[in-house]
Amino acid sequence: METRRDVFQAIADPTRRAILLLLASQAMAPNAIAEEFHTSRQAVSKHIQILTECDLLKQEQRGREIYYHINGNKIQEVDQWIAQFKSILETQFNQLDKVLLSMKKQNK
Amino acid sequence: METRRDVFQAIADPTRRAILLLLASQAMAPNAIAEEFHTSRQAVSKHIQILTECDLLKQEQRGREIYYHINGNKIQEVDQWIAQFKSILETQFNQLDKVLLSMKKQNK
DNA sequence: AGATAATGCAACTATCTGATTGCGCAAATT
DNA sequence: AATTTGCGCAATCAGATAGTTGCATTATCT
Repeated sequence: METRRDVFQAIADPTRRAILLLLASQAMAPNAIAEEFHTSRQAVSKHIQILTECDLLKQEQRGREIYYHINGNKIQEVDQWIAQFKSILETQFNQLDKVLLSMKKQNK
Repeated sequence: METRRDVFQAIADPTRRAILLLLASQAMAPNAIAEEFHTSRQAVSKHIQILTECDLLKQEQRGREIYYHINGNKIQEVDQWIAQFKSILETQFNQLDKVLLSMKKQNK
């Protein structure tokens, strides 16, 4: 379990994505989170641990409860990858436009 | 290997993300793709298979070569999840704004 | 037609992953 | 002070995953 954690690997699991969406609207403690799912508390706890390890979640201790909330900045890593990807694709489309345009000209 | 494939799981692997970025700028055949990485042809071929299984890649046979290119639509699945996520977060911030605003009013 | 090149596919293996079980510790409740 | 509650941590296990090796298939080249 001491594997290097990565945001992309973290969101690969559907339960973890659900946890992230759940915590997006409010900070929650592990027990409360676990009640939202059909898995055990320990299973959810492990997911939380993984999400925390890669900085997607932050802890906040309140008495004996630990509230977890989203670290929005970290999600940007995924967002940026997608953006980079889309940027390259769009460049492609633009070049395609140029090709189509030059073909039109040739036909004249 | 007959597990259900999922876009999020597909992009969890760094090599697969690299393949996607590589193919974003141009369609390529497996051998050419493999030359860009330090892994074997078969390993890359497996990644391509996984990416194809979940519709991130499309095949195009040209003679004995098979060119793979990106299916842009599928990337949107990830993009949409991120968008949904950000939307919820922004709603939170807006609500926070409201709270701060009402606190200001109370102080008057 | 025979050799070579480009791939896919199947078997096998080491490692990783998600889930369960059991334990221990600190905070809150009685 | 004793009990309960909320939680993390370690061990364990079945299933998944990435990579290697070897072989079969089809297209191109000589």
